[in-house]
Amino acid sequence: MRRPTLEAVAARAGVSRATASRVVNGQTTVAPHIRDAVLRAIDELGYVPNSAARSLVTQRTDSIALVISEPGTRVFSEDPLFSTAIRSAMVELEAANRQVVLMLASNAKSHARVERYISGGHVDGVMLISMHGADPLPSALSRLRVPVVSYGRPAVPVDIPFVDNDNVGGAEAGVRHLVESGRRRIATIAGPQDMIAGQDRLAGYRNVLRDSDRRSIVAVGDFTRESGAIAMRQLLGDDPSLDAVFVANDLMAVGALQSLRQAGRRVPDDVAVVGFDDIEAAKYTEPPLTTLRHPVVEQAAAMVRLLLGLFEGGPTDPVILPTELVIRESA
Amino acid sequence: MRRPTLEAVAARAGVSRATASRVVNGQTTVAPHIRDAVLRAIDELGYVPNSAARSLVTQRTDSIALVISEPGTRVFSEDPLFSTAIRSAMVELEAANRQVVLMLASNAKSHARVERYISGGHVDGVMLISMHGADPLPSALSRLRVPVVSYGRPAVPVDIPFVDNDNVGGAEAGVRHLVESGRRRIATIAGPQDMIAGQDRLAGYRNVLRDSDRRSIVAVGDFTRESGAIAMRQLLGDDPSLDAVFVANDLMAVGALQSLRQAGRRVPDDVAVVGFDDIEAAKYTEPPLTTLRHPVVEQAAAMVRLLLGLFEGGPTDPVILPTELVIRESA
DNA sequence: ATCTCATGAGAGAGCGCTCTCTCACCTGTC
DNA sequence: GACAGGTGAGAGAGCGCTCTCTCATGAGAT
Repeated sequence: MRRPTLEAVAARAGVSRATASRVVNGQTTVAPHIRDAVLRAIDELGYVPNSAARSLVTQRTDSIALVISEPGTRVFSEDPLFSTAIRSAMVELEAANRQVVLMLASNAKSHARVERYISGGHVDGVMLISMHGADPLPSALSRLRVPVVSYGRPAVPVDIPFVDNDNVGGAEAGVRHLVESGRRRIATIAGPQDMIAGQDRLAGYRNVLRDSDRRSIVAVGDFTRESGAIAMRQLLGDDPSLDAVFVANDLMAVGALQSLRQAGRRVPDDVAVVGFDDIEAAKYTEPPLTTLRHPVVEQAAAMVRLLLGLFEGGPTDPVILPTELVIRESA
Repeated sequence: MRRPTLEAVAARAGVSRATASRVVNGQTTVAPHIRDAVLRAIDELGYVPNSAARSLVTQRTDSIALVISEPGTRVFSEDPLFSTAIRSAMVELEAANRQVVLMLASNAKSHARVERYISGGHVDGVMLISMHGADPLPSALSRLRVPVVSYGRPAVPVDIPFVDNDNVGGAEAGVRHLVESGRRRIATIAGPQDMIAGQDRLAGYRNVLRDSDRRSIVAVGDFTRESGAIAMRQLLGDDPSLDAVFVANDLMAVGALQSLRQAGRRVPDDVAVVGFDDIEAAKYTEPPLTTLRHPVVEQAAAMVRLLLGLFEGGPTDPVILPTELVIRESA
């Protein structure tokens, strides 16, 4: 009833366990006819190596943890960037024959769980998606003796290699586009200020406004559609004469567009809108959204390569990827 | 340099390895002062049990595979139902102290990979999200000696317990709403006909039209926004006098709304639109979408409970969850 | 014909843990 | 005071595999 072991394969092929092991692991020091006999036995018995036994002796698991540290339930489910990044990372890891253990770290309890799991030697390395500054997990994990890389620059200074996109440069390009198209009163809906993407995109906005002698008008959201809608209403109340808004992500821009519609403002005639991320939905808003595209798939793949490189003592330099302005109809 | 073993803990506490093991596994047959000594040693050494060694002897891994069998790259990344279901399943599994190994099965090669992995005894059970009829994975996995449950009724008749929502009933309720509000020419944008959700929602549409003596007008999409936009244009060409459309999911409804806008049709005045799924974005379309809500979170949680129940020889009856019509402005 | 050396295969230890079996010791009973 | 019964702790096997060490064999050199 139990699954066949290497012992059984060896017995059937008439060789020792060691030789069977050599064949399974593709060593070349086995004579062809013996190799064939072993392969036949494997096939006949339906033998599959026991991973627990193997990693007990090899001290490696061929598994990678993908830890998503995000207190809000909303963002993970709703922001397609997460799933896109996860998918891309998985494809890349599968090509390297690694398994992916997905872990959510939403509160102190699950943080402890994750730490225990990671230090339990279940995985060879960790990919961390943690965006919030107050998150204790990055530093906690960096103390463990496990290779860790981060998707996005960690919000706290901690010695973890990371891959990020050029948030500041992207925001600058977006706001500059608004300036160059003649907009005078350019507001922004910023992301959460405990997140690097939130901070950096706001910094980019401020940089350009400062250089073009405009006053900054800021509302802060939390990267959800709903917060974008609320922030837009607030901005319209603060400064009814605004004629453009740079929104720190597309999800909030979707909410902002709805608020503008409800307030009777035409986009882009009355108010120009620029988003950030270029999610698929940006093509389907009314009007379609001008936004900044960044290479999520590439970023996730680069993160995987960074981690796999670490195993072989590769470089730990951060990787920064460029963004690109995609002009549609909203600005 | 190596992680401390149970042996080290036992030595430090001055007990045998067996006693240390008893403490670690919470057995009560250990005298309090000895138990304390062991716990202190564990703490001082930072001991964490080696999972490979443990599962080698216990023959269980406390891990569950979540297999997503989806050939298209798009749907996984874009449809928020996937991430919502995944998240919900994970929360439920973490509560049961199980790990989640995420696997993508997109082509024959990765199918083989998944099969090998599952039969390698890496996991105690499998949760399968496979929606396409031609998918060989459900029957392949059901042959392995591993408990398997499915998210959604498998498209091929195969003996796997599953949890699904009432697709037929939901579609009927949506179309009935259109009939009752006086619409005469009600079209549908159906989902892929090799998927159960696609088939059942179309069946629901047909049921109601038949009962109300209306002619059915059908275009078929693939559950993406883009296919919804294309299908809507096609429907308008086929029958310019249509005054309502039931769209088999919200993503396609988003695309359909864009095509209606481009064709100069007002929603709901000229054409009423009903979607399916009630994704978050449905609140932010122009106009907000009337749609059918089904309990994705609950469905995923039920799937987990079904699987965990299987381990204890629980029931294998399918679970069907109800849907609910959410009326907004599009119909 | 003897010796050297490369080559292929087996023996066996050991990875870290669980769990059964065994045994020592203590309490209570007649 | 002898014995039964119960309780707590240790000894040791074994889970399935890898990998080093050892050894047998045969080809080539002298």
